[in-house]
Amino acid sequence: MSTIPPITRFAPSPTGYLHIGGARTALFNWLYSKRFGGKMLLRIEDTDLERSNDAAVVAILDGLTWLGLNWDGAVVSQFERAPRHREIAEQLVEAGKAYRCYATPAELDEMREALKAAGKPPRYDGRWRDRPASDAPVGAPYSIRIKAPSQGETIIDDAVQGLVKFPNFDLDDFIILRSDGNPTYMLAVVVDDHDMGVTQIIRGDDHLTNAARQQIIYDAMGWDAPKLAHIPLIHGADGAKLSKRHGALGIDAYRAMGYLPQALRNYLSRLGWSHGDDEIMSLDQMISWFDIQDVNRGASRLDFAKLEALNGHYIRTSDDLELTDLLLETAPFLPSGGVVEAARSSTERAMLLKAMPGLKQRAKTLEELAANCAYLFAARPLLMDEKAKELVATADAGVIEAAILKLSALSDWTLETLEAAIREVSEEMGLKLGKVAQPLRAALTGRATSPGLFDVLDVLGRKESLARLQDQLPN
RNA sequence: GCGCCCUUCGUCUAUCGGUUAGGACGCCAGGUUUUCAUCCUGGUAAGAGGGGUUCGACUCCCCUAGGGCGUACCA
Repeated sequence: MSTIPPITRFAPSPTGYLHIGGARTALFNWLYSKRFGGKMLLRIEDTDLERSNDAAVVAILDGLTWLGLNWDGAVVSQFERAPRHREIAEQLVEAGKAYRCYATPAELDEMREALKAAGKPPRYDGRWRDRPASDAPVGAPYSIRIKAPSQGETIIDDAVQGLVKFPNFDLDDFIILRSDGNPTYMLAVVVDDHDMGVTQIIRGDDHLTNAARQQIIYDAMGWDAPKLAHIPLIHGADGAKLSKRHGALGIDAYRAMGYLPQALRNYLSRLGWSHGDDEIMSLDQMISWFDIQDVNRGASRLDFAKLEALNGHYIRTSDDLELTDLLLETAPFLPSGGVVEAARSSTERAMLLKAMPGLKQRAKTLEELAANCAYLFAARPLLMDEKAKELVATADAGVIEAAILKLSALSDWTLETLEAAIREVSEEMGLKLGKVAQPLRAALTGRATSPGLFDVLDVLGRKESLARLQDQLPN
């Protein structure tokens, strides 16, 4: 373990939104940098202008911020560093480590087809590798290719995957500078990581084979390569590659489903990494426990049930005031948010806060929490669902009337007096508490399930409670 | 096709040659309870297959099968 603080980086390409896999990669980089007192840099890999867009960059930044994964220093745009990349490419040509290739796209296609037809790997055949400069067609466009070794093997020492050997025979002279003068990803990554002083690369497993190609560039430049860690990918619930259908959604979508950032963080941290049997972890614990040695090699599957379980835990253990504020703040993004969003007056907010202890242990997501708030702000007469109607219709005769009578007589409207009053009703009528409570719950909330009855009465208040009960009286 | 990687309960994982293979989620059963939920208790369920190495393999090696990644003038 090095004693110098590590520099990690998260380097997404802005071709889509920050997806779940990218979020975890960022999380691991972030945890690692925090663990060892280093830094996590952020670089946007936008060398492919065709596929990059600004909205995606904003989404990535927002996603990271929401997850609480801050980066150090300014965001680096890879595209803006193109001149530097060109400089290195030319430098490699000067040094005889790279060369200009004048093969046309059509020519390359043809070459690949021919090799494929012959049952051989479709690799560049090195046709311009050793040709004298005098052969170059004047003024014709060219790309720059690295001179990859054709003998021996390139060895990658990966912190997660171990020692991985690639036969050089299989690595061809890949392009580092396109004919339009722009660098390819392979060159840009190496130059940027080097220039940015990155000491530890943590990225998806899908880059493992690229690591060998990048090593060739490091070797050609005589640079030391950063340490590597290729973390396993995340698959959908069916084990197949993550697609839209699975949840390869932007992080913003998880927010809109009502997940808490700390829940997502905790869940993501346990995908491919573990610290013994620990499941619920605070950020500080994660930081102090995280290490690359403990990262697994196999891909893992996304499991929404577990994510929900964690989310429910974090909702239940949230501070009532903070949760109320969060709910109000998140409401605009939630499908059921309208219920809460419409209730912004201070009295309504106070009601929400008062009801929160009962509400929060019944919700696995903020969306569910918002939906469960409906009874608080419902207009009279309440819209009753089927079960609620049934409960009121089949209630023992006189239960609601008796409750109204007893409740009206209360001088104090508190949890204690309310409970005592309802218990008296049940005793006086010779009914089990449930027989009294259920119809009342239905009348008060329009549903068969809700927070505790006394809570509901307390939060709704005397006037509203009695009015809702009156509404259900046959007349 | 070629190269590389991966493979423990349904899922996430623990185990770093010797365990009744542990935990969590889910599911099932029971308890608490005015409903639901929470909470508590218990249960269900795993080393892909085949060869080795070893006194002893989930653990080390090989093969097979399955899955994944890469093989672009994408990143």
